Amino acid sequence: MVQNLRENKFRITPQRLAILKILAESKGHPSVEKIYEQVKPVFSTTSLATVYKNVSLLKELGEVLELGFSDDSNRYDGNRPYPHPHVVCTNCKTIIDPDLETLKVVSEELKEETGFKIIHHRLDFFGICPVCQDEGR
Amino acid sequence: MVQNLRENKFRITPQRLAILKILAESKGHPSVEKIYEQVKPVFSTTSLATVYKNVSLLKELGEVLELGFSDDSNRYDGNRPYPHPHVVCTNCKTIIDPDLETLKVVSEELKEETGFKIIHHRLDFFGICPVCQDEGR
DNA sequence: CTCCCTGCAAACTATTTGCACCGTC
DNA sequence: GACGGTGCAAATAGTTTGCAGGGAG
Repeated sequence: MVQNLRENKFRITPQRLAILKILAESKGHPSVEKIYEQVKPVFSTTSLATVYKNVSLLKELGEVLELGFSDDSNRYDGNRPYPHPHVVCTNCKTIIDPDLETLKVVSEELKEETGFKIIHHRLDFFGICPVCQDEGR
Repeated sequence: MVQNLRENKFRITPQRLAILKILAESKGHPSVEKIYEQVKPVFSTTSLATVYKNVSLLKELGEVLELGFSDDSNRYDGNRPYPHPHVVCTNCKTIIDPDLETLKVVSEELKEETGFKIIHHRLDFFGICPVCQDEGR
C-alpha cells in the first residue's frame, strides 16, 4: 500500500499512515466514522475531513473497496480491494465475507445474456446472523 | 397496489395515485427526482416531500424495491418488488434486469456456508452497455 | 524551499420532519 | 366531522470544499 502511494507521488504523512494501517489491519468492514474513532487515539488532532479525503484516495488507487450501503454509513474493506460477496446482519450490523464457488458461473451466464462489458459487481445478502437468531429476534 | 393500500387503511389521494401509476408503468428504474418531475405535470402542486413519503410507504408495503445505490440518487423498481439482479451502465446510467438462472445455486451455497437467515439480497453488475461500447468510450 | 496535506468551518445535497390546512372516507 | 395526507420551510446527517498554515520530500 505504502509502495503504491509512493509510486504515485503521494506523500506519506503520519495521519495517512495511521488510516492506512487501520484499514489494512481491521478484520471488520469499518465505516468512516469508525476509522475516525480509531485514528484519534493515535493522532489526536486528525479531522474527519482528512479521513474522508484519504479513504477516497485509497479507493481511487484501488487499495480499498467501498461497500456502498446507502442507509446509515458507508463501509470499507481494506483487505480485499476487489468485488466479493458480503453477508450483512441487519440486526447487529456485522459483515462477513463468504466464499461462494458458484458465483463464477453466474458471471458467465450474465456475460452471455447481456452484451455488457462488466467492470465490477456487488453481491450482498441481508439477514440475521446465527448469534442474533439465538438471542431471539 | 391500490388494493394493498386500501387493505391497510391508507387513503387514496390523487397525488398518491399519480406516484403509484408512474412507478407501476415505468419500465425504467426511476429516481425520486425523476418521479417528482413526472408527477408535476399531472398534479402541479405536488411537493418533493410527498414523493419521498409515498415512495417509502410503498417500499414498506413491499410494492416497490429500493435499489440502494449510494452515489447519486437512489432508484426504485415498481414492477418487480422483490430482489433481483441489475446491470447498470456506468456511462449512460441505464439499468436492466437480466434473467440469471444460476443465481439460485449461489443462494443455496450461501445458506450452507453461513448460518444466516437471509431476508433479501442485492446483486448488481456495473459496466458499459453495448450502445455505449459502440460509441467508443 | 516547494507544494501537498491537514484542520477547521462553512457549504452542499439528499432526505426527513413539524405543523397548519385540506380532502378522503 | 375526524384524522390521515399534503405542502411548505426548516432541520438533519453524511460528505465535500475552500483556504491558511504546517511538514514531507
